[in-house]
Amino acid sequence: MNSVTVNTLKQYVEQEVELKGWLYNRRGSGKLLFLQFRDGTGTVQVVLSKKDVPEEVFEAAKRIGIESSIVVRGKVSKDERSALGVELHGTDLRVIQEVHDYPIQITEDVPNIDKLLDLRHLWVRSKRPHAILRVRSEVVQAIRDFYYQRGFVLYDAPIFTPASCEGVSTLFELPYFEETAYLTQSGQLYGETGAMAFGKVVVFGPTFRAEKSKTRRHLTEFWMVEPEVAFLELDGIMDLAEEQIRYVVQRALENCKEELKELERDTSVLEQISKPFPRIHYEEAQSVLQKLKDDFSRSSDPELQKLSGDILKNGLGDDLGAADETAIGLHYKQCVCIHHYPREVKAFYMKADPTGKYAMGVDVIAPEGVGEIVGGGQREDSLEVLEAQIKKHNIPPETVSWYVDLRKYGSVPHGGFGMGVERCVQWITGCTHVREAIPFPRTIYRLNP
RNA sequence: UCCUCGGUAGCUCAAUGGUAGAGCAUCCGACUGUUAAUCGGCAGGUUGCUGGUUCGAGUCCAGCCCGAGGAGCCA
Repeated sequence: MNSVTVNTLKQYVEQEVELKGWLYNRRGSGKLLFLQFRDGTGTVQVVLSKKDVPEEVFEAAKRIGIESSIVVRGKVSKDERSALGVELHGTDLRVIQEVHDYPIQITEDVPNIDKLLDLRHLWVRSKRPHAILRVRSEVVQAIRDFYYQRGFVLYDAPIFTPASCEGVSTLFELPYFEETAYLTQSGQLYGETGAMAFGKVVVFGPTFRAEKSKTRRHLTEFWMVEPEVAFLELDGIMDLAEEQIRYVVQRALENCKEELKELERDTSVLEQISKPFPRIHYEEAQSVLQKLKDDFSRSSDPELQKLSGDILKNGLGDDLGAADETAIGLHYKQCVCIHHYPREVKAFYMKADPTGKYAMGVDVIAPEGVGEIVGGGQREDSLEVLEAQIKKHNIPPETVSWYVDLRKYGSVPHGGFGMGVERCVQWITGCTHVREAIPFPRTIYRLNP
């Protein structure tokens, strides 16, 4: 008897097989039972006829509740009525554990996300989280393949870090023997050391932000991929980000068809990814946004009118707001690179453009309300300018002396970016909450399970 | 930190200031082709907490607790 998995069942038509897994749902009648069986690789319908199995097996199958663990045997047969194309005509069923009070209903879904997140350790068995987390797995593998194929060296940055470079307010602090440590909020500065050592490196790991954000787009713990490359300037950084996003989305479209179908994801926007990303200078973005603000204010759609009111709220010389990103996404229906943000609003390590007014940074805005999925740019490579910036941002010089060393010993133009894995998965799957894009989300009010 | 909304059965939600109710799930039963099966039945409640107004509060008022969405900040 072959012990097989649901995803390979089609290879065993007309053969006797054994499946090990759990009861997902059951419909039935007095003499015929339809068991929806899942084993992690998929679900299949097991048809159990009273005349084909011993009396006690049929009675057990009638009695057991959702998520009872079972081993079933039977003959695989083609059936057009099944979504899988095959079903199993059961000849035997063995109950490993009988369950009667599984706390999640098959009909339960996203509206009561807080309840379901309390049960996340069980909810991951359900179809929707299952599909989203499989897409995440594919996205992560695609990211690793992309950089490996291009000769990047995987370069892990530490999670415990000493005093912050970008202000302590958004860092998690913890005792570290006789001193204080912080959980990393970016591996970038360490990535730069790797770029000078290996040329092309990629940092990939969890990052932590103690921001008190309560939105669909924020987690306190999330995974970030951060490539960093020596001799790469702003245009090249945008090329890299664009290629990487395109590769990841195409891998998901190719290898996660079933999952995206299960999620009822309209993939038409994702398919636009093959076109070049518009690249817009901050000043141009301002005029585009002004035009969108005017257009939306004349719209008959109340949503757009409301959005119009929030566009360009921050004013010239300031960062773009959430409404601005939403409007850009609506307008282009594609990922958009916005570069040359005002230097004042960006971090100390960003390289200034020749005017001194703008930073040679770039954000990639994903459409459909997900917002910024990538932030990065060219780093300041001049020792004098960097030291001036450190002073200007009131950063204690001793905390960044190792970083400044990189500008003393063979400084070159270089740069990179960071992409949030969960936001990328959120966009690809179309899930409303970024919390659904990671097995166990951490937010300001959630540490369990 | 600020703004808005919410908290009633396991879940989703009703209930002019006047006997707390329905659907789904659980449990019991019927059904030989069901696709979130269907049908019948039983059971299920400290209405988030504390206080107040009232003959009477799930409902009105005050404070608190918890949650959601958003702003800011960010990926």
